[in-house]
Amino acid sequence: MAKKHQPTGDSGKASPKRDAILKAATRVFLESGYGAAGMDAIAREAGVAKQTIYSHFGAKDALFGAIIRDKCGRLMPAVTTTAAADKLHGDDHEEVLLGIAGQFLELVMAEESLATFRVVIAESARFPELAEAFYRSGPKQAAENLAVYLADLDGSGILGVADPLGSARLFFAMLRGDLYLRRLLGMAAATAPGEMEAAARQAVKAFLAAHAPKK
Amino acid sequence: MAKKHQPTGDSGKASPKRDAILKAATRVFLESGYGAAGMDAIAREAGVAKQTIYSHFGAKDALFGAIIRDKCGRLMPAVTTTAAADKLHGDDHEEVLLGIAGQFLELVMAEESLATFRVVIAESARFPELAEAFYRSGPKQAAENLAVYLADLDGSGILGVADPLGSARLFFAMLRGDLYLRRLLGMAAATAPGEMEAAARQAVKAFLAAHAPKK
DNA sequence: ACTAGACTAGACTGTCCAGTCCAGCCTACT
DNA sequence: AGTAGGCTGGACTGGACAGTCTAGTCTAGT
Repeated sequence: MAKKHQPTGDSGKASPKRDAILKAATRVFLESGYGAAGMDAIAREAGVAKQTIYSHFGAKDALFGAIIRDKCGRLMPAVTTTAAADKLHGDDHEEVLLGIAGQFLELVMAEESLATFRVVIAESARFPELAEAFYRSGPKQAAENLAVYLADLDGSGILGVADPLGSARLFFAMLRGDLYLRRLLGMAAATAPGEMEAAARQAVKAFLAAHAPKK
Repeated sequence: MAKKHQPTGDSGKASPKRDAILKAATRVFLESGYGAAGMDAIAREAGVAKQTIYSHFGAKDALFGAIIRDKCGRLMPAVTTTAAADKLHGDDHEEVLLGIAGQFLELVMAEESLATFRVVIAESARFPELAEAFYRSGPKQAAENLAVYLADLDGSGILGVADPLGSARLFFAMLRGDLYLRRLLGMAAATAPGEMEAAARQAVKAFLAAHAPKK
């Protein structure tokens, strides 16, 4: 028997209802947190019967896991790929680093990313696998990618980077500064456009000064 | 009528029962988060009747607020004051900065601080005042204190610090690196003793290189 | 026409929990 | 001795919520 419909019961990928549920669940979970989110609210928001959710995902925690994993896979490549792209046409290393910094800040300062991070942190005790998945697909990936570029700069004598991975991590840490903290805490709801650029500039400048090529 | 007992109803400060409740509530709230924490569990843990909690604090959110405010006032001065103390006997600025970095990491890497930060972030939407109180008594205070010292170093030509507050924020951002992220996400439960020291050393080294006195 | 399966609307169960109430105890001040 | 008030312990209320169940609709393949 040919199956035109998705076999709803299994962990199939695409289906309009399934997508609507995922979208609604994302909204509700990220807005209210895991505990405070209600399955009825998600069903209502998705325009779907509650039973349909349970047919697709089985249980609340499974749905939550699906949401978070989805976000991890969808959000993080942004930095990764643009970093790679920048590297290719990278003539001026300062310009490239500024570009990476800008992309990174644009990403992590977005309300969606912040909300994801908040809920992953909040539920890291209940869902350690999700926290780890987040770390691997996000910060770890980004640092490893940048490390390759930094090693390259070190090799060509443009910068002095003894520990590329360590320096890559430091670079991103410098970007997660005071502004990021305030955003994470829900203060500074709207970030003034210049503020992010200034943060990027400060970090890149300091980073370059700290990694001048050895004489 | 002379009152020997605390007037339990009002927001009085000290009382053995009140302290037991605060201590128990801290444990439960930080361990489970606001939503998952139960008043019965707190009462049991404190060895106190539930009614007693309500006599002292009135409601769950008020108790939560008291807990968090208490933690803010109790935890953060650590960096602030030791920074000030270090400044006084500060002969070698690198040594002083290393000391501050060490104290800071010791503080923010402690499971207690991490748990507080997690729950404040998680509830920042529901309790914006608490998030703000946390920021003011924590990161803001620490940065402002360090800024004074940095301005001093700039004045005496030891370092070149054009924007003391900005550089102070950058300094702490550098310390909240990959290790901190992993701890915040509940990975790296036990931090290897050398790791923190290495993080401090890396950050201070980079910071100094980036703030060499202008020729 | 028949059927299988996705979907719906809503009722329903069981559980958990904030907050209240009450009846009584224990302590200290008068 | 009397009494006021902090405290206890446990019952109770009301509401929220995860997950189940039922009865029925709609769609598409045969």
